[in-house]
Amino acid sequence: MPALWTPGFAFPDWAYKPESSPGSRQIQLWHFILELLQKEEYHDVIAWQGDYGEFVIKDPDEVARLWGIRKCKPHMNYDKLSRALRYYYNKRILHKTKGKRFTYKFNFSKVVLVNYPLLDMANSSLLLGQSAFPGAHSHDPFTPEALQSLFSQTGRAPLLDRPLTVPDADKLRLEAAFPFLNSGTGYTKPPSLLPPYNRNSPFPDYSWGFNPYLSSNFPLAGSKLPTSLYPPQFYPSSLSQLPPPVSLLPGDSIDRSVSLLQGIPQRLCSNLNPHLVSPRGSGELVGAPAARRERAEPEGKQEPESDSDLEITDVSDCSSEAEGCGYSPPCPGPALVRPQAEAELPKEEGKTAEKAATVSS
DNA sequence: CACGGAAGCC
DNA sequence: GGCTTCCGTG
Repeated sequence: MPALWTPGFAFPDWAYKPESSPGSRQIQLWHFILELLQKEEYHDVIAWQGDYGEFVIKDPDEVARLWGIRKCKPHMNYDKLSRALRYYYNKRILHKTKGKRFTYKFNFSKVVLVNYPLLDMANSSLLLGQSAFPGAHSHDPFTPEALQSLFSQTGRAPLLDRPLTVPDADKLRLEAAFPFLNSGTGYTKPPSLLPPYNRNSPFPDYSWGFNPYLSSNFPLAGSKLPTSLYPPQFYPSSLSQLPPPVSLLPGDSIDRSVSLLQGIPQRLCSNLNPHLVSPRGSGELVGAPAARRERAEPEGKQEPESDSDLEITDVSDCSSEAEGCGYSPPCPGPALVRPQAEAELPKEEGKTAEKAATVSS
């Protein structure tokens, strides 16, 4: 929903479910899946394939690894991840494509309605065009262009100034929405959002410092949030040039947006892309070198029998209340606010710091 | 591999 | 509530 009234977000933040679990800012698995699906960089790992809304996990171990990194769960594996996916069956967010290995299918109408009720309202102006999504039907109303206009930086949310009544048929058409934004033959992805992915650096550079993972809590231009919470690098550069957010919505919608703004997380561990975290005290928020470094193993610190999880081997404090999950760099917590994170590391973080030091030297 | 119960965590 | 962990079953 914020995407509709924050023109600064080129990246549609449909990986969020703003109105649910107000206290829980943790990214959910299906958000994450959707996110991977959106990135061409991960096409060898997970991709849309086959039927409408269907996707295949091409590399279950890798998906599990990425998920584990995101959740600071170093022992995540496909068995556990798939259990979580199975819980989505009853929630009707996902279902299994029987007979096809590692293949699941989104129930997009559920996903859309849960996340973007306003899309329902908006969609009446998006009734032309052809699907670019493989497997979609040709009468699908959502062109990549139309959808992009929904989330575009230049679009002035033209969709919201109209009265809103939504025929069910239109709602159903929304099922087409997400795939367009993700992939598909005709879709040209938004510029400069997603740098190349490689497995040695699972968290790509967000050159402008914007972390899409955080977008639901992303402060708006002109908002009254303390700037100390979000250093300038945190904002898309274009944002500063944009007009302040408009009050597009009547009544409760505004209330909702306000409440969203009040939900700025204190601990960002699970929400924050670790890549954004300053490599311990450097003061810079985003470090491409740090990211590259993450899996570039120096000498001697490799876990004896572990071949693939340098950064997630020694995370004894992963579940502790101390900020950080043991990754290198560790998850930030309050450290994000204060650049001198290194000085803030608790003693218990010794191991982590040690490792990080090793890795970074 | 896929499923789902059960318990536990946060 | 949303997983994570573990596990027995098919």
